[in-house]
Amino acid sequence: MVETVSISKSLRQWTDLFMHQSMRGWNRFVKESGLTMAQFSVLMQLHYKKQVGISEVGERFGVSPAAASQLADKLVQADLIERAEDPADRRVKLIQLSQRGKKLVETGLAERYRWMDGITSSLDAQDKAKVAEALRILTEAAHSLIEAP
Amino acid sequence: MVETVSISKSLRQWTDLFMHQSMRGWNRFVKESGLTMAQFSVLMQLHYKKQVGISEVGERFGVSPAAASQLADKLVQADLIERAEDPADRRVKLIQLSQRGKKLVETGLAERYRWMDGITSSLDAQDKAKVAEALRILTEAAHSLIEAP
DNA sequence: CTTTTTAGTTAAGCGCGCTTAACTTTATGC
DNA sequence: GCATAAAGTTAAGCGCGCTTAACTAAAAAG
Repeated sequence: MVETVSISKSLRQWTDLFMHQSMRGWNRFVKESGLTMAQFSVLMQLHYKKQVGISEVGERFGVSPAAASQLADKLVQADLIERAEDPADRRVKLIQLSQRGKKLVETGLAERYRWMDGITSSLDAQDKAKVAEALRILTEAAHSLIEAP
Repeated sequence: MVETVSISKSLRQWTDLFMHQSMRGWNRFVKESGLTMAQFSVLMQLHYKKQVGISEVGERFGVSPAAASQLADKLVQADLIERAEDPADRRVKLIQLSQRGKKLVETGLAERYRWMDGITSSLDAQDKAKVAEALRILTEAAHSLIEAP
């Protein structure tokens, strides 16, 4: 055993620290936006999936379709999302981020990124290369695991 | 420029993927426990800080002392935390995790760790070493940044 | 020693999100 | 085509967490 610190332990330490720090900023940002966690989570879901139906939202958060519809209402009133009919099935109302919604999500992500950039920019070139490769390895491994459970 | 993928980008990709996956499991676990996010967050705060006063809880979540007190009540009734007088200042009621509280937090963390271990265990020895060192570098850099803003 | 400040609790009231139930509209089964 | 199912909306009602206000107990200030 050459490794003085096991990979499991180092990943846990990094994760604990990162989550602790990152969630603090995240909660603050969501609160400032005046939205509920659930509401903001819908915006994040739309950031990744572009368009989702109301039922999908409900299932994801374990609430009734009625609640999901009301949740969407709030976001439409705040001009953060838009409703659109699914041309393939006119019962389905697809929701998607509006311009304001996109901007809000990007601002939130930018805050998280700023903190991370502060860390990486404090490293020297050699460490940067090491870290970049290691993260690429981790990301790839995670992807394989998600796609082939 | 040797790096095909910049460190900023690789850190963002890993973080996006990790947060997406990890928060899904976390929300599920908190919901199953029957607790609010705020309530569970207090347990996490106690996991890291051992003992905190009621006012500290309120400040952290941006709620009134009254709300913090009521929040603590719920957790005491659920036998997840215990109240204790601060011997140095008897006005202060310190709260700390009970046995059940500790167990619940550890179970929650264990779920997150299990997913992470799944990733790391899929790597070969060489990649494990690379990743472990990179995460050590990152954690250290983050610590320096937090301690000396 | 008295006054003021601080930590926390309790009670009343309110806002808000979730649920159930009834309803509309569109799609599917036979 | 007609009946049934599915997606979403609307309304009424309820539970729950937060706030303000009044209060107790202990420490600090003077």
